[in-house]
Amino acid sequence: MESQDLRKAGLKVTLPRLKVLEILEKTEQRHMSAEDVYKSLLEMGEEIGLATVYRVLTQFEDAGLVARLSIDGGHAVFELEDGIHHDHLLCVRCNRIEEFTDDVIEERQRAIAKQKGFQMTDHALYIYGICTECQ
Amino acid sequence: MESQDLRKAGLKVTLPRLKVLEILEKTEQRHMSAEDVYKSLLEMGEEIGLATVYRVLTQFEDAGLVARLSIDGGHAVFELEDGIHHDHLLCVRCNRIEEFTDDVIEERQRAIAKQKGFQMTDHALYIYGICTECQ
DNA sequence: CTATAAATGAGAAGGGTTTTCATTTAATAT
DNA sequence: ATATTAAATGAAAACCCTTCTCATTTATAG
Repeated sequence: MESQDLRKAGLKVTLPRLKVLEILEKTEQRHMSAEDVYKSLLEMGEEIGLATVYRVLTQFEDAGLVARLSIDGGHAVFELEDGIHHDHLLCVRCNRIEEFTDDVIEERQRAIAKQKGFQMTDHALYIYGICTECQ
Repeated sequence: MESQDLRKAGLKVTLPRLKVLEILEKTEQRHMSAEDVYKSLLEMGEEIGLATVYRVLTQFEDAGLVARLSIDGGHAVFELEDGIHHDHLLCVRCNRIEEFTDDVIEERQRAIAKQKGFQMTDHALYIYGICTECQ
């Protein structure tokens, strides 16, 4: 019951928000741009404006329900937040996105931030390459 | 003599290109946006169009003379390519950018790409935080 | 059930970047 | 040196993704 999540975040339970959540949960892409979400909504017959999709996704991000990936200066993609930090591998040919976690890298990052006197707030690691299918 | 570098890259030696190179070499910022470069040109009395600055920076990137950092969905910044791979720490308050290299992380990245069957072409690691000055 | 603050849709506006196209310039051949 | 030609430039328009504006609608608290 995700209405609870919305209320907890101080957000009214509205149809656009429920539908966006539903799409993020049902998609097998896992990583969707605002445009992707918007099109999926249209496909399921929901006439929700693109501006609303952007607003809702940003609110979800603030609420910790989704994570935003800012890929290489291009458009952002969103993924449902599962609480487990992970980084990304991106196929430069087909745009497939794969996830991974690596404790060694996480640890090194903390050490580097500390050494440089930075209070780390976040980090992002993208490995670009050509995936198995595309080679 | 950087005219050689331009010719080697198949680029004509023109005043805009020489001036942009000069600015990137002289700046103590090291990381400059296209707008930064454009403004520096104006300050030194060179009336070079912003579109040209973008074009030149992109050509320099293709030629391997500069590297482009795509920071968090915002604007791009450019740095003179020194051949030594490094990653970046970014202060979320003052936008200061610091560099670091870490062989352990480099090695782990290669291992992960291999394990996932990716032919790695590039990678980007950004650590966001609050720098010493801003804490 | 009413009041009210929040959410929505549509379109305009925004920021950074790229494109278009006419003009200028560097490099090449004469 | 000069003419030729392909490349580079400037200015403005176009672009893409995203955010804002504002009038209208809707969820929630009283």
